[in-house]
Formats: sequence, structure tokens, C-alpha cells
Amino acid sequence: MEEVRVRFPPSPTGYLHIGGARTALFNWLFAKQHNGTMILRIEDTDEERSTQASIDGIIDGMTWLGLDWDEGPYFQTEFEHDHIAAANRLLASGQAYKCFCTKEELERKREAAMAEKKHDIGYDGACRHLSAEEVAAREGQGLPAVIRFKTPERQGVLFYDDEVLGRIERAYADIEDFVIVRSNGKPLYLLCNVVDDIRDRITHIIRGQDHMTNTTRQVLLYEALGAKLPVFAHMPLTLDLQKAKISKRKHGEVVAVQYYRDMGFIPWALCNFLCLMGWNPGTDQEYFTREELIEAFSLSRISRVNSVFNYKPGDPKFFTDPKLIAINEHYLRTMPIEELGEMVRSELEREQLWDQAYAGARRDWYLHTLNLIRDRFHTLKDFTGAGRAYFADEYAIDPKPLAKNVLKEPQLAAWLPMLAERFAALDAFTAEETERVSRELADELAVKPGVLINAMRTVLTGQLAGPSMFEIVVTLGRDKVVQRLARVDHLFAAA
RNA sequence: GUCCCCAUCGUCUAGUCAGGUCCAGGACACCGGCCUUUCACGCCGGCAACACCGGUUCAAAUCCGGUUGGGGACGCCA
Repeated sequence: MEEVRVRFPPSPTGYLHIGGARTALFNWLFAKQHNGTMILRIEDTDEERSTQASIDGIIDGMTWLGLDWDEGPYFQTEFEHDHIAAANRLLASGQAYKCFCTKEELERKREAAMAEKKHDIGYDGACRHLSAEEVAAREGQGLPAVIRFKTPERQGVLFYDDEVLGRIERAYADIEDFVIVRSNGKPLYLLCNVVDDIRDRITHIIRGQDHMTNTTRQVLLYEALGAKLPVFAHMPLTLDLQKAKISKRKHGEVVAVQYYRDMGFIPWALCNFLCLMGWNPGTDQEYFTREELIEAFSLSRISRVNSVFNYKPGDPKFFTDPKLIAINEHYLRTMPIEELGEMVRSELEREQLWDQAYAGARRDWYLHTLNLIRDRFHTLKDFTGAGRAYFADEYAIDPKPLAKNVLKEPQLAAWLPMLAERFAALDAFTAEETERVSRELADELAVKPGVLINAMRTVLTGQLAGPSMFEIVVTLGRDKVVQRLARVDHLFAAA
């Protein structure tokens, strides 16, 4: 079988957003599955809008997601000679022509047509049949010209067979003569893209349905340039709840890949979520390892229906699509603990909470602690947020549980230090022993054990919720527990 | 307006090509229960959809036609 070669060709005019990342992911999956080649090609021919920051952002985003490429990044502007040469070839063979119509003229004609027939006719072909003499005359006058592709004068329809959508047809008559080179001599996307895909020997073009009208025109370009047509697969778009195409401009950072890195998402969780937008394996499986997904993926199971990114602005609990959060949580609590340890390490380092011993003598403690607390967390950020008390002595106490579990019972100011003393006196600082003395004390004080236990949790971890109290106690160790329980005065003083 | 694509729970979707096993399955979210010192996790249960109209057929989510609805593209952007 022919080698599979695919490409991801972002234009560097903004950060990598999740729609683009999904396109990259599908191409990547397809390439991996077929032991093919994935090419990253930066389409930077729009010089006004392309930025280095955007190029960096795209590369960083892809790298973070783990979507690697085999060739590139290539830069489209470096191949301008190829594009111009192709345009000249088309010109020479009569498959393209110079057009001297100005933007203003075209605009006027378009408006007139709209007013008269309420119908946008596209380019009217005014320059299509200019003789060689007429062209020469205009050039002699120094009139600027664009190069337009000459749509074949054929009856009937053009078609191609899409791997997702089946046969796509479009009447030749509906395809206007489109511009392939600007009047300043710079080639345009429609042409560059095809020339590059031919040169890069792309076999499969997997891109969004928003390219479908481009595809019909590009099919003509392939034919005119005498190249074999690649396989096309148009994937559905991702929309917002208002059913509008998601965009950087409209939705801001919540659609940026970068946002998910900053929010503490596991990269593969985002990939897993993204692949489920517009694709499914035909089974009930929803969680995939990298290898499983590469194996299971197929173009024919890409959906034809646009999917909605279920994000409602302003909801603190669901700061992005709830399913994406759920998938992230799933990985957080099921992934191999060593792997999680690496990811949390980065978070701790960023907050200057990392202790080198966690990689050495205290590694078992470190991994055990992560395992203890990960069940309740949503993102990697929680390890340094809600989980801060496990790694630092400076941590905030959530005012809500402070009021409810501690300040509500003023006598705890005395009771907690009493508990500290008893813990300090224990022969064996175990879950069983600490629980025993806690219950004993509660009994003596004639209060429910929960009063002491919940107050302890709040003081020791700063949180309303957490793992089993006596596991926490053992994990933190006697010193910290005694210390934290003995000094609760300031909590009451502040109140 | 023109051309193209699409239409199953709130969201992601299975089922549509090869009509019956679908009074429509799974997941997320939501609600309830169990577990529990808290909150989660986990487990159990619940709510919730074939856009509409017509046709074909013994039988339609599935095939055909139309309507409505949604999206995309209509640049000397990519």
C-alpha cells in the first residue's frame, strides 16, 4: 500500500484552538495508524496577520498535546517560487488568465447584481476572453493584474468522493473564476495549498467542513496541474451552544489549547475528549490509551454532524465542557501514580513546593499522598490549591469550613490542643491509635466524635472535604499534626 | 440571496448504508439511594431524544419526497 502522508497546516494568526487541535489530532491518529508521515506546515502567506508568537504557540500546543510530526515545520512562504511557477504554468497552458478588474469595479458590479436580482453572481468573467493584444496593452499601461483560474467550460457537475460524507457534487457553472495570485504578485491560499500538498505528496487531506467549497475548486487545480487527487475527509465543525463556529475572537481563552495547560489538564485527557467530538469507535468505549485510540481510529467513523462544545460562560463549577472535566478527572484518578507524580512535580515546582526528597527518600510518601488525595481533585492545579497543606505549612483555611467546623464551637480552642497532647504522647502514631484517642476525648467531653474530627480536618488541611481523617493524620505525620493542632489560637483570635 | 453539508436525550453519541431483535443503547450533566466522621470516589437506581408532514412497506429512527430548522462557504484571508 502506498505510504500515507498527511499534514496539519495552521495559519499562524492566533493561538492554537481546540478545533485546530482536533484537526491535528485526527491527522496524527491516521498517520500513526498507517505508519505514515505527519507534516506540520505553517501557512504564513498572509504576511500582515502572521506572527512569530502564534507560530510558537502552535508548536508549543502541539508539543504539549503530544502530537508529534515527522516533517517540518515547513513554512509556506519559503516555497513561493513553486507557487509562482505553478501559476505561470497555468497561464501558459491557458488554464488561467490575467484579470485587470479592480476591487472597486468588482464591488460595484456585485452591488448592482445584488440590487437587481438579489443574487450574488460572483466574478462575471470580464477579463476571461481578453486577447493577447488587449492583455499586452493593459500591461503596457502599467495596470495591475491578478491571475485567475479559468474554470473549465463544462456542463454538469464536478464531484469527488469524501471519506466521511460520500460523493460531493457541485455544478461547474457555480464555480467562479477564482484568484490564485494577487496583483502584488503574491500567490493565494487556494493555489499554495494545492502546490504544497502535491510537492509534499499528501495522500489524505483531513480538514474541517468549512473547507468544502475550497475543495471543489482545488479539485480543479489538481486536474489542471496534472496531479493525482488525494483522498478528502471533511470533518464536522465544533460549534458553541449558540451553534456558531468556535473561534478565538468570540470565545477567548476557553477555546485555546494553552488554557487547558494553564488550568492543569492532562494533555491526553484533552485529546481523548477532542477525539470524541465528531468520532466514535462504534462501541461503548470512551476512554482510550494512545495506542488504543490509534488502533481504533477510522475516517469512516467520523460523524457528519457538527458537535457542540458545551461551555456556558460564568459557571465556576463548569469552567469548560463538563465532559472534558469528567474525562480529566478520570485520568487523574486512574493513571499510573508514577506518571501522575511527574505531572504534579511540575505543579509543585512552579509553586516552589517541590522537595527533592520526593524523588528520593520520600518518594513512597509522595506517591502515597497523591494517591490519597487525587480522588477528589479535578485538575492538576488542585494539588497545589486544595492539596497545598500536604506539601506546605503555609496554607489558607477555607472560611466556610472554618466557620462551620471550628469557630462555631469556641471550646475547640482548648480541645484541639488537648488532642495534640494526646497524639504527642502516643506510642504508635497510627490511624487506629489516633482514632481511638480522638473518640476517647470526644467521649470524655461528651461531644460527638464528628465535632473533633471535622474540626481537625479543617485545621490540618484547610478544607471542608478530604480523605479519611486518620489517613490524613498518618500521612502528615505526628510533628505537623501536633504542631497544627496545638496552635489554633490565632484562628479564634481573628474571628 | 446562491451553492454545499447536516438533523436521535440538555451535551457527546450508538443505531441509518444491508427496514423487523429499538415503546431507541452508552457517556457526561442533573436527581435519588447505598457507603461514610466530612466531602468525594465507588456502586445501584431515575429523569431525558428519533424536528415536522407525506409516501413506499406486513413493518420506518432507518428508504424516498417535501417542509422546517441548524451550520458552512460565497475575500487580491487561510
